Amino acid sequence: MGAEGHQDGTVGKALDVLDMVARHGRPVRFSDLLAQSDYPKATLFRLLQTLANQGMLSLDPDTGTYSLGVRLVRLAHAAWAQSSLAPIARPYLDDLAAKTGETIHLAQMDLGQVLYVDKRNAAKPVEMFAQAGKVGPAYCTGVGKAMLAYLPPDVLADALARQSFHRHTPHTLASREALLAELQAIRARGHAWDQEEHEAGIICCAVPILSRQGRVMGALSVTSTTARTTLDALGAQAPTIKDIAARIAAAAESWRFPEQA
Amino acid sequence: MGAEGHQDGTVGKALDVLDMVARHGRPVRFSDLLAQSDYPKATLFRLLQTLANQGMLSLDPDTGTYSLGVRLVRLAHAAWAQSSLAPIARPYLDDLAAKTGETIHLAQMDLGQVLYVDKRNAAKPVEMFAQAGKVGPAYCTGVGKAMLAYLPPDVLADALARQSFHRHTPHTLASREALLAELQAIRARGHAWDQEEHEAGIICCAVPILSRQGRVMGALSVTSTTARTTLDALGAQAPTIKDIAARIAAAAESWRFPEQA
DNA sequence: AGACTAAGTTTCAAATAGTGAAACCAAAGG
DNA sequence: CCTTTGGTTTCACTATTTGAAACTTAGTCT
Repeated sequence: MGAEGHQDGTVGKALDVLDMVARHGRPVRFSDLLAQSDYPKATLFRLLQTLANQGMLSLDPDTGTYSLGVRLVRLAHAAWAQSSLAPIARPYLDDLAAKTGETIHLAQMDLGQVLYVDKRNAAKPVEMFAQAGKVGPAYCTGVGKAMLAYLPPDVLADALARQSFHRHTPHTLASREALLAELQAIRARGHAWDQEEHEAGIICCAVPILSRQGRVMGALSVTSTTARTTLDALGAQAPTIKDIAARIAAAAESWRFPEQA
Repeated sequence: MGAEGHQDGTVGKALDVLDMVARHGRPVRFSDLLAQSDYPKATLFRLLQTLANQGMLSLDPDTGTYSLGVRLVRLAHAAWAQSSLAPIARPYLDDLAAKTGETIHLAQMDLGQVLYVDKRNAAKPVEMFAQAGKVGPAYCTGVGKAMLAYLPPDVLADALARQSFHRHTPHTLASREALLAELQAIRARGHAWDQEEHEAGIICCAVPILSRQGRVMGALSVTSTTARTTLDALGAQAPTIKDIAARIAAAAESWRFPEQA
């Protein structure tokens, strides 16, 4: 099942193949990929060859398997440093982590899904690549809902169309309608909850990071467990979280116009 | 100056453009890119549009600037986790860092350049994305030379052709001949030195990570400063480093054949 | 051995997708 | 109001991509 929506030309196909390899999570054979895609043999072959030539994939000559190439890692370094809020937000996350003592997530929107770009773990030390870069669903996470709530109508529609609405827990908002109502509530309240909607026992309070023009840049959340705290206690932190989010937004915006000479 | 060697079709061009944006390190205008590339206006425009559609670039509607997209971060997460030695090597690096108390680098080869995929800093805590993903020259770094020394002839030739041989310090091996002689010595010795060849005051001892079949998988190094230690003292660590490198290789190989049922 | 089969690679005419000069549009600037 | 600069669209031309089918290996079975 190819399952891709938009598909502009050869480049789109090539990137689709890249994703396919990424999804596998381990070196894949040509035939495995062939079975999953509905590209004809020759086409897929050439696509893989091109990507390998370009260093986006690497072909292990011994086993004949493809894996993601190192060029991606190099690009990602740049991507993370420039496109994401992470490097700007870093000191603020440290600050928030210190203040709350809880797990902090910084996320951005990626094609209707939540992409975690940085994290502070209450217990463990920072594990960047291993943690950041992960994706999760939007409709049932605090950061996801916080961002959805402030998306412009057309983008929201696109994002909603991509949600699976799988019922992870009894509390999951598993329909478009329920979610829309909740988004309304979030806008009224100014922050989003995750009331064990994704994982049992996990709760969080999330706020969007908005540009001056109201564009959604990302979201910030403080996560904890029902064993350790309550929604109300988390809610008490909301003003602090909002404040940090505002500061991150401000820092990001001022950083965007560094030229004046 | 486009400066790209191989260029297979549209995909190659698109990736070239991606690199271009990455190289800039900050959001770029269409016209800036146009000035640097020798693609015609319309072509570049369509390329950018496609990449943006695909989420590989993001176009800030307010400022009209392109930056690397979040999809890259997602891909990179997978790339780092699957294609690089880093996740496998992690515990071994921790071990080596503890034993030596010095800075540790784990690197792989990327188109003739050294790509650092993980690092342990003597002083600071782990800063993954910020440090890993960086690239450096091969001909004047310990890890670079360690890998070059064990490359098969054809790959070596390609890699050598990509070296700039810029004289960073008085000790830099700034010619193909000098480097080839050194590679010979490295093979005889079993490990590579960096005798302040890249940066004054910085020395290191590096060993290659080789597969059972002798394929170069990466390199591992212990770095220090002339102020703190000497080459000889570092050399005393060589057996330890080699041992760790061997263990990483073994771990990587056993991981590659997880199927047996 | 010889005869199958599976996996990967190459060919080649047809068709599609990419190209880029030039025209166009919009917003600044004089 | 006219011009410039920066960005987007057109459209005839062409190069690139396409994919069915033929071809190679390298195993496997008898």
